[in-house]
Order: sequence, then structure tokens, then C-alpha cells
Amino acid sequence: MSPARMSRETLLPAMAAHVLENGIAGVSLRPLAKAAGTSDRMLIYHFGNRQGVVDALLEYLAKLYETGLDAALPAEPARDRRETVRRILERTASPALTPFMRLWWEVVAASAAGDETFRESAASTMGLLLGWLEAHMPEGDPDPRGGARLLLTLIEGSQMLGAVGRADIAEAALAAFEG
Amino acid sequence: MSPARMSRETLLPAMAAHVLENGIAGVSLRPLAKAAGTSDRMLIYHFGNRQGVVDALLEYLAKLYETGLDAALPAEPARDRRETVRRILERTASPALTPFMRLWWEVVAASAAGDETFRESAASTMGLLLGWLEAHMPEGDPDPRGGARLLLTLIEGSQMLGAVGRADIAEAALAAFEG
DNA sequence: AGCTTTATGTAGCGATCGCTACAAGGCCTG
DNA sequence: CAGGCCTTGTAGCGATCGCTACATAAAGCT
Repeated sequence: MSPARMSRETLLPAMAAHVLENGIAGVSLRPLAKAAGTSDRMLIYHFGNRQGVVDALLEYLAKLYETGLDAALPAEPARDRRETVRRILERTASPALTPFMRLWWEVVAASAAGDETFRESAASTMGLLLGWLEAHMPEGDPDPRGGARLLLTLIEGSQMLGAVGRADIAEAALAAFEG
Repeated sequence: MSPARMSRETLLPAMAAHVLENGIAGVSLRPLAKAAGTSDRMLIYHFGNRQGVVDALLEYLAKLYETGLDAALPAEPARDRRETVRRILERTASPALTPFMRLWWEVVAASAAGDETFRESAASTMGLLLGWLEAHMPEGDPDPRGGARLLLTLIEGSQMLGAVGRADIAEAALAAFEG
């Protein structure tokens, strides 16, 4: 049996699935290659070095997240700001998106540690989310621009609290927000 | 020259300084030991295994952070909620506390990945901050309990945005908050 | 057909990892 | 002073790490 020819494009989906389950910051080539049905040797061949693999994965995962987000987020605007936050928190908690959350905090941690690749990825993800929020603020909101930024900050704070097992704090915060 | 006798207590400060600079999640024994003037052999001896070292460091760093926070945070209550947030963000950006932020996101990432030790450490840190906030809400605040939770969520969201280089979003969010 | 390019396997290198076996020195207690 | 305990050094084990050298089979091009 001749070995199946593979390219970056055929390898990325399987590798993405692997890092969504096992993390990306400390991923090592041999398990990653095995998950994609190839060898570390070939990952180096296709991506140059480990950094090239991680870069490609970050880019691929960002696109994957974006399309998943588009599909999950509600199209019609909510009644008010609090409802907007609530809907997004519900939707991003869907099974299709939760694996991305684990990855997200790895990206944030690497950004905080000074990794430029991760920081750029993180900043652009925040830009993406902010753009969506600005376009979907409640009708008649007095300050959609500032409001979207406020909601994004609240959403991310809530998600962090959820990640450390203190979703109760985020829930109470939301209850106290504008009411 | 006889080797200096060392115990957990004498080792922890130097090790803490090392992880504040280099991170804790992926720290390895040999560099850590070198930073503390000892050997990996002795770290295992004093702490049992690597997990024991990390556990002890997390506990020690939590106390260190707590005392640093007490010293940095303003005693008197602020005029309003926004001012409260602003002050805390300013103070936690002080040089004495910034190294902890890098560590913080590592703790969050490990929590999100399911590490129970890190999650407990993170949850208790959030409890600590929440307690301080509840005790220092502006005078006459209509809902100090819910308000403190709201402010904590905002603060953490702001700090995350700062970590990924989008402090501008957090600044605009704060400007749009109650005003 | 022959030559080149592309894609792959096998094997291994030097480094680092957590951890352990063994020996020995220093201290305390009898 | 003798014996045991606490602490440390040295050396190394087996595993994993990113990456490379070398050979080769397949595919395409002239």
C-alpha cells in the first residue's frame, strides 16, 4: 500500500481536533503527527519546524472558531444589553464551542508571557468578537460603540470566572448589571 | 565548605522569584533548583515530586500575592463604582504586582484544562479579591454585594484584554460604564 | 526512457525531562 | 564515643523532545 499523499490542508483538520482536545501551547510533534496519521518527520517537512505547525494551527483554528461562532450566535438583536450578554454566554457554552475556550486561555496565557504569535491571534479574535457585538447591539442603544466594548469586557470576565469554577460570581454580576 | 542546610521555607522565596519570571505551569526541576541554589535531587527530597513543588509554590505565591495586594490597594472607598475599578486596575498594574498577572493567566489556563490544583488556587484568589471588593464598595452603593461581583467581572475582563494587547477596549468599556 | 522533483520511511543525535539508587558527610542522641 | 537519622552529592535510567541525515519510492517533465 502506497502511503497517502498529504499536504498542509489535509493535515490541519486532524491536528486541530487534537489540539482542541489536548491543548496547543505545549503540544509536541510526535503525538500530534500520530493524531493526523503521519509522522513528526512529515510535520517538519510540511511546516518547516514546530513553530510553523503552531502558527498554521492558530490560523486554522481562528477560522474554524469564526465560522462556528457565526453559526452559533443569534442573528436578531436582543432587547437590552444584559440580554445580549446572556445570549452570547449561552451560545458560546454550546458543545461545538466549549473546546475552543480551553484553547483560548492558553492563548491568553502565552500572550501574557510575551509570545507575539499568540498575542496577535488573541487580539484579532477580540477584534472579531467586538465587531460582531457592535453590529448586534440592542436597537436604540444610546452608545453602541462604548456599549459593545463594555459588554465584551463583561463577557470575557464572565468566561474567565467560569473557567476557574466561579460562574456563580459572573451570574450575580450579570444580575446586578443594569438592574 | 559544608553545604548550606535548606528547607522548604528557605527554598520557596527563590523558587517563587524564578516562576514569577519564567512561569509555573511548565517549570522544570533543574532550572528551578538552580535558581534556588540547590539541585533537582533536593527538590524531590523536600517536596516528594514535581507536583509537590508546584503545589507548595502555588500556596506560597497566593500568600505573597495577598500581602502585595493589601499593600497596593487603597484603603479609603472611591466615589463611585467606576472609580473603584479604575483604582484597582492602576494599583494591580504596579511593578510589584505585574509579574503575578502573567502567572495568573497560566493558572486560569490550567484550570480551564481541568487541573484541580490550579483551579482551587484560582477560585480562592477570586474569592479573596471579591471579599476585598465587597468591603470597599463606594459608600451608599445601592447593591454592594451584586455590585462587587459586577466590578470583579469587569476588572478581570479588563485585565484579560490588557494581557492580549487590547487595553484600548477595556478603557473604552470603562468609559461607557455608568456614564 | 531518463532525469528531477516531491513525498515519505528509518534511524538516530544531542538535549532535557522526572525521578531513583547508592554512598557519604554532618548532626543529634544514647 | 557509637549508632542512627537527616541532608546532600554523584551518577545514571528510561522516556521524550525537536530536528536531521540518508535512502527511496512515486510522480511528473523533457
